[in-house]
Amino acid sequence: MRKKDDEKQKNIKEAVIKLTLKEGFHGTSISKIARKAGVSPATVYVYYENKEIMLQEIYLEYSEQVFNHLLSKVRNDMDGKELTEILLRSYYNYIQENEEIFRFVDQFSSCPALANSCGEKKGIKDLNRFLDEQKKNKVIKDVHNYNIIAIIFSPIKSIAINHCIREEEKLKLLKEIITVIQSALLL
Amino acid sequence: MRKKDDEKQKNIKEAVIKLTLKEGFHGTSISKIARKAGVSPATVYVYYENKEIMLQEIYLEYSEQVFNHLLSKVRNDMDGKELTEILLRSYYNYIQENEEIFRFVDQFSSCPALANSCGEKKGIKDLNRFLDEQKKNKVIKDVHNYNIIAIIFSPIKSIAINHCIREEEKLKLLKEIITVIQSALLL
Amino acid sequence: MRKKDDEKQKNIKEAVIKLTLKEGFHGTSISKIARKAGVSPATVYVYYENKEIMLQEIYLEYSEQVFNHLLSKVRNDMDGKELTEILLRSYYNYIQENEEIFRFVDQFSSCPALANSCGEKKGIKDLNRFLDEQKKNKVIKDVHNYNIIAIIFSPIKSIAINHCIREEEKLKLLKEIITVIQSALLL
Amino acid sequence: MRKKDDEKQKNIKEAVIKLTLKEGFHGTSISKIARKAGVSPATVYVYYENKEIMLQEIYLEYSEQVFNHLLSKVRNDMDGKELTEILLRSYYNYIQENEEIFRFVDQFSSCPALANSCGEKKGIKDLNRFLDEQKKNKVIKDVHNYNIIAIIFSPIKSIAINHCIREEEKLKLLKEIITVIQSALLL
DNA sequence: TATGAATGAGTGTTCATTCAT
DNA sequence: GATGAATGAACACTCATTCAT
Repeated sequence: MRKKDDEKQKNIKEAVIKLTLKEGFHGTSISKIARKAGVSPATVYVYYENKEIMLQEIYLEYSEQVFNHLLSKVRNDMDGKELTEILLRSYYNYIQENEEIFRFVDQFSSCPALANSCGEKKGIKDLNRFLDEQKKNKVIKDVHNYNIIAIIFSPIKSIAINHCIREEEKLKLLKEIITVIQSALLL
Repeated sequence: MRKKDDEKQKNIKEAVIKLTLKEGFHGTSISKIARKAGVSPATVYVYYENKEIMLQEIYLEYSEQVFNHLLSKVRNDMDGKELTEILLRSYYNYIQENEEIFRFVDQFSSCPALANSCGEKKGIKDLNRFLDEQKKNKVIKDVHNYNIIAIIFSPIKSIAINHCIREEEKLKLLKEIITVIQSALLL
Repeated sequence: MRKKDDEKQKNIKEAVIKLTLKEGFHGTSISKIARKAGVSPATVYVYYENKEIMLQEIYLEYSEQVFNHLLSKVRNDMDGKELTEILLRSYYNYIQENEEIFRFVDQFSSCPALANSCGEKKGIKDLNRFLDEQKKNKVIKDVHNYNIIAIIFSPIKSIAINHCIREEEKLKLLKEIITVIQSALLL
Repeated sequence: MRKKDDEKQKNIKEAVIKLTLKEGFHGTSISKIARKAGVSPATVYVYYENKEIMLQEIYLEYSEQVFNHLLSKVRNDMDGKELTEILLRSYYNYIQENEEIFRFVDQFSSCPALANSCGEKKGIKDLNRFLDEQKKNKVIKDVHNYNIIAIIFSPIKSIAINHCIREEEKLKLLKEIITVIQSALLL
């Protein structure tokens, strides 16, 4: 693939995410995407077999991203307190800094008609491996990974994506919830 | 003059929820709804001004329901342990028993194009009042309500709606997460 | 028929005329008419068999009106100059004072799909009789009535219904065209 | 990339005009137009942004035509009598030979909901220029152009479009009205 | 008489996709 | 590879009209 093409595909991806946020999957049509991306509707089909596959591919690509981001921030030699703090704050920051992508992925996940596979993704596998090691090292309580992930990420997400709370209020909530979660997970 | 037929409206609501789950908001068209509800497409417009208002109204009606359910299960004389256990298990059970409605509401909430109001709903107001009282009585830690709700409900939800875990496994996770959450919230 | 009913029918007629002007026959639906008239759509069918008949009846009623107006203004003992002046000015004034009705009738007449009958109306019969008498009395030239009517009314109409000319300019045009028409028709 | 097919657009235009005459703007739907033009309803939207713009564009195109026709028939060296005769007969013939287009334009003009602009068209500008010159050369009376046009064209039109008069009778009326109009306009 | 509920048939328009270039 | 033309199928919605009260 030439450079030119990559540019086009990037534009398409960005158009999909922006439009999905503004108008929902409902209002995101191929021709609108094409218009926003500056290409012809037919060109979209050069890069993706059809609309559903396009959405799935874009979703998969971006849904991995957050895990890589998180894993890049932690190290094995951190103690439990530092580890959870870093993990939680990194997750919060990721959402803030990648709001459009995050909301796209989130919206996609909540739609049973789109995201119904049980296939475990690569990113989460790495995270699980990391958590297992931490439990072995007695850094965090011996709780099922699924529960650790649930208790770590869901509350942060609900703070981060709320549009009705001001930034500074959010940071206070974040600080508080970190303490609460630490008291839940640390030995 | 004929009277409005409650049966018809009920059928429409059920059709909306079932179709939204199967096909997303995307694939839920007025004519499909009408067909499933056994009425003419035009009849839908006797009960709802347009599609968007229809979805909003159905969403609002059902999004309140869970709070009423939870509040009906708890009493002021419960101690912290009992209280959290009841709250968490009731929430889990509500999701299991009202899966379709819950997923509809959840999907709706995750769609920025649909649910973008900040207006606090009546149900959550009652819950906030209840939590304030519990904190005053030293039953639970003095943590901001927003965080309490986040840490209580989000993890339970992520267990309950997961379609890839078997029922018995879910119950084990539930039992475990209850202990974890209790250690986070109780004094 | 009771008084109440006449009121309703009057409201319907007025709604038809106002809506037709604003939105064309195209945008004038029974339910819009009913809403504007303050009755139920079904009530319209109490007074008119169906939409087409309703339009025809209203058209017929109002299309007669102008002739009665004109004939009420002229007398047999007028000389040619006075007669034409009165006729032309009365026509102009009628259009100005009954703009909505006039435009409704005009729009209806121009639509081959609606007004395609050749049946001579009563009003025009009276006018023809009057013109015949004037010709016999050598008040106006011996020209076919159809042409007299055409040359008298069409130019006036085109001045009167023009929305782009100011009132005072219209009156100047009217004064001038009266002289021109007089030089065409008077002996 | 396929090229736009002029044949298709021509078929659409013809379908619009024929249907509008038969059924009024009221009954002229995109799907009927498409069926008559032998294309898909969606194809209409390749050529026109929406229905209203489509009608406006077709109207504008054809409403100019008559002026060009008239101006092509007259020359500056004609005397007043010849000039008016040519003008009036050409107008009459144009209507007879382009009945569908003429009635379409006429119907459109009479509908306030559609034709409500005051913008002077190019065709009428040329005609005005021509009339000014004739007045300067003392060929016709010094009467406001608006009145000249009104008195020349409206009566002819009312003869030409009448469906209840036979052809030969029309020609007699035409001959007569020409004399009448000449006596009105010539010095 | 009067009405709101109900509807099959239609509206204008957009859709995802394919075709021809 | 890239594209605008083209389309059958679907969309949300409104229509004129009838029905039950």
